[in-house]
Amino acid sequence: MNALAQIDAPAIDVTPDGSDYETVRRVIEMITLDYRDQPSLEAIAAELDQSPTQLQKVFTRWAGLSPKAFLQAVTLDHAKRLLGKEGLPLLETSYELGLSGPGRLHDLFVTHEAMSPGEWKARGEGLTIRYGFHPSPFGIALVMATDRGLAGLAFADQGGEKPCFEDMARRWPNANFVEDREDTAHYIRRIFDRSKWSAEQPLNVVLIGSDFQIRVWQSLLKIPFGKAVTYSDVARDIGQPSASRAVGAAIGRNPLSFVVPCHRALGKSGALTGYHWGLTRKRAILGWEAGNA
DNA sequence: GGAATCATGTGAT
DNA sequence: ATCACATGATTCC
Repeated sequence: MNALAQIDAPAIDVTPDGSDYETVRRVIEMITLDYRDQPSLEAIAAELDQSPTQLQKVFTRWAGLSPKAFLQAVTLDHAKRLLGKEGLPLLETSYELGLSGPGRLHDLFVTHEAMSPGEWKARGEGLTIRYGFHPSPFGIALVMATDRGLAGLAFADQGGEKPCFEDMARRWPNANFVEDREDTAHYIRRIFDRSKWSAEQPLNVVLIGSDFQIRVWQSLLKIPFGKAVTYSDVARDIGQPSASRAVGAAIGRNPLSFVVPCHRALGKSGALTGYHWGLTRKRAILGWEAGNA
């Protein structure tokens, strides 16, 4: 492999400015918004000022699934299937199954270290966090990293960079933030390219959060690609079966969207109950995983 | 079926 | 202390 191929080998074929996701986002939004009178592909295309065939092509290239198949992939029915089959025993078994080394995870090769309680209480004091915005398959991504590894990954829609940054920065109010797109670009290339999730070069991640939050996030990391669990599954997995609601709150504060797969947590009914970066994005990620499993 | 209600653990104020 | 939650089970219409 030559150096050039290494630089631009995106896992997902996206337009450089991320406008593909913007198109996809609006399609998903339109379909799910008024699913009662399921708009036809023609109607959606007309709304977006595109030809149906063009739209179909863009969408399929992005998701690996036709719009129709995609929609089926994010229905209740399908979600239940994700939960059902190996859903329940999954969390218990994957410990022995996938955890060959300390902190090495099943499907995503991530080494994670948690901050000590003292460091957590300092709210980022003395920590330098480098950040940068980059186009991603799911909109504009905000990457935050310390020299110990990736600390945050957030999504924003076009124009929403500022509130997005503030939302993230609030989590570690005492940290020192420096913009460094060059450094963070290195992360973004690997995060969305599955071929770079390997045992040889695991992604280094720092979990900054309370003890309870970290236990919840670690549990999330055990969910394989394209599978899903319920909030109560996670509660059981961390040994506090009645804390499903607290688990929901902790998942909601996950600073590492996508890397820590909080999108794979669903309500018991299979319904997508919430997502910090918008339900549409949760659908998009879930559907994309369905098309790339 | 769905609205209302309750038990519940955690973290922020 | 009190409050808001990305829950889930139960109990009413």
